[in-house]
Amino acid sequence: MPGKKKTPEKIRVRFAPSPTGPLHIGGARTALFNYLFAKQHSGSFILRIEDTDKERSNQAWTDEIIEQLNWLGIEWSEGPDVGGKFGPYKQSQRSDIYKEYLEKLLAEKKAYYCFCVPEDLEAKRQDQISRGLAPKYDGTCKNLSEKIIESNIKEHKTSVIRFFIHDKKVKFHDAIRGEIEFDTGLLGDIVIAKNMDTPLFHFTVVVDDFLMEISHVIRGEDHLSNTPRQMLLQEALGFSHPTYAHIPLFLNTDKSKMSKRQGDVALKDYHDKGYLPEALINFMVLLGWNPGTQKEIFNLNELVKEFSLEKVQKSGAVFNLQKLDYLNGYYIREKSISSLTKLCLPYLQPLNTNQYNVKQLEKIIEAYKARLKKLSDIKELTDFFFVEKLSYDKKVLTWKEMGDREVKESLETSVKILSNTEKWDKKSLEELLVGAAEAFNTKNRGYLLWPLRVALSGKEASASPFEIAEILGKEKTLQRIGDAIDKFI
RNA sequence: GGUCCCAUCGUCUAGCCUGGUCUAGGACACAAGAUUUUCACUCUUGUAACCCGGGUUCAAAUCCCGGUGGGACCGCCA
Repeated sequence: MPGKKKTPEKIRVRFAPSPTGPLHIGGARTALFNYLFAKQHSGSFILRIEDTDKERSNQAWTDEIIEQLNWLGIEWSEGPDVGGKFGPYKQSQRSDIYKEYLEKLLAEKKAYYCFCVPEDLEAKRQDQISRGLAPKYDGTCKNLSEKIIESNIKEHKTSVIRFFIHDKKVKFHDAIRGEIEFDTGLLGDIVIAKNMDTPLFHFTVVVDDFLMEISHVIRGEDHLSNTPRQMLLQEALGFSHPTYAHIPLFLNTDKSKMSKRQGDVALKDYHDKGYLPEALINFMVLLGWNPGTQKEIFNLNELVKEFSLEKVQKSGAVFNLQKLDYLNGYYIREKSISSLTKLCLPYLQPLNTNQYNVKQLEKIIEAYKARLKKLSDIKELTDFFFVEKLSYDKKVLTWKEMGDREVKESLETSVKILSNTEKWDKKSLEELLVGAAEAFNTKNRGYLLWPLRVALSGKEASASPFEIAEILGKEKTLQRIGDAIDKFI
């Protein structure tokens, strides 16, 4: 192989959620962007669980995160469930690794023990804020003598480990935002571990990203101001810097960071309501990214080809449910009837769906497919198919200026026509009824069709009477019209 | 309060780097119309935006400066 050029850096990215709650919709998009970026560069996408906070972390949430990511169709090549050569992929299982680097920092005097008590720290912080200063650690324990440290440790005084933050201008190139500069002099010395066995976020992130050979850190904008601290840590440990890319946040309607206070934030909430993964993916990617063409409908494979970090937006995006609904409706209409029926079935509970066979159920779904924004809409739309006796106001039966006598007459006409036919499919029924309707009132078909449709559905808005009658069958159809006529006696 | 980031229709955005082709394009939503017994789908049309002020220039949405506004972060959470 002659003249082989230097191999470019292998792209390795990660999604690193902490399992302290359900997968956040913003987290899902971060995972998606990482996945797309990795895939299109033939790189690796890694799932790492950041469960250093023992109190708040829970295996159940790890399971939930994995389940939801799988549901979306985002796949990783290394992670706690699939393993990989840079494992383990749960930080709680990497204590020994962290300890080694912690000891190194301590030995090199780049980190130090701090014996300040939290109450005092909090009081100082409040004082700094009230005086209009940037709250930061005042350095009380910065220059403690070896002797004092030793005796404090011997006395089992509670301590934490802090990292020296030096005065420095930290500059870096963010793949989305360009050049960014921070003055670390404004930062206080950060706590990197509660003790030797309990390292904290900034520290574990830096160690793991290095050891797992992460090339690009793609994360939420809320981490932008964490970046200089982590870069200083990288320098202290002799690590190289990964490339950073901070993606914009999802916003509430009032433009604040999307939070639980206003609506659903968990991906599962959307899953449960009957949003399709393809719709969610298409929606999430469009919130903050645009290919620069007029194309707006994308599947995962197309996104892998077309996505680019450079085209990611800098400003936050309001999470606009209406567009999600539109996209979801679109993808619902794209589904095959058999798969859509299977998807809808759970949402029909506890209605008695057993009274219909699969073919009939598919007809119901077919008739309502275009009206669905989300799968859970199906129940309210089609419940009338599953009840014995309809309950509705008799006024609904009236079309335009019809009087009671005319409505009754209209319904009786329908009975007469339908009783005399055996061809009970929607096409034949339509031909039959449209002809009859035009004969019944030459001005408008509604005089016959509206009362009939309401008699069958009990609703002002529904599918056509032909479709409903076909599914209901002749017997139930005639019975429902009879019930409607009874309202006028 | 400090630091950092951001700023085009109600919302998501194209255009900005490489000023003129921008009387600013698309999508959702909204409105009207067509179709229809109704709703939905579909189709047609419409309403609607360059945060403000200065500067550079023959020319600025686009470049520069300053305001203003919004957001994020400032933890022994991540």
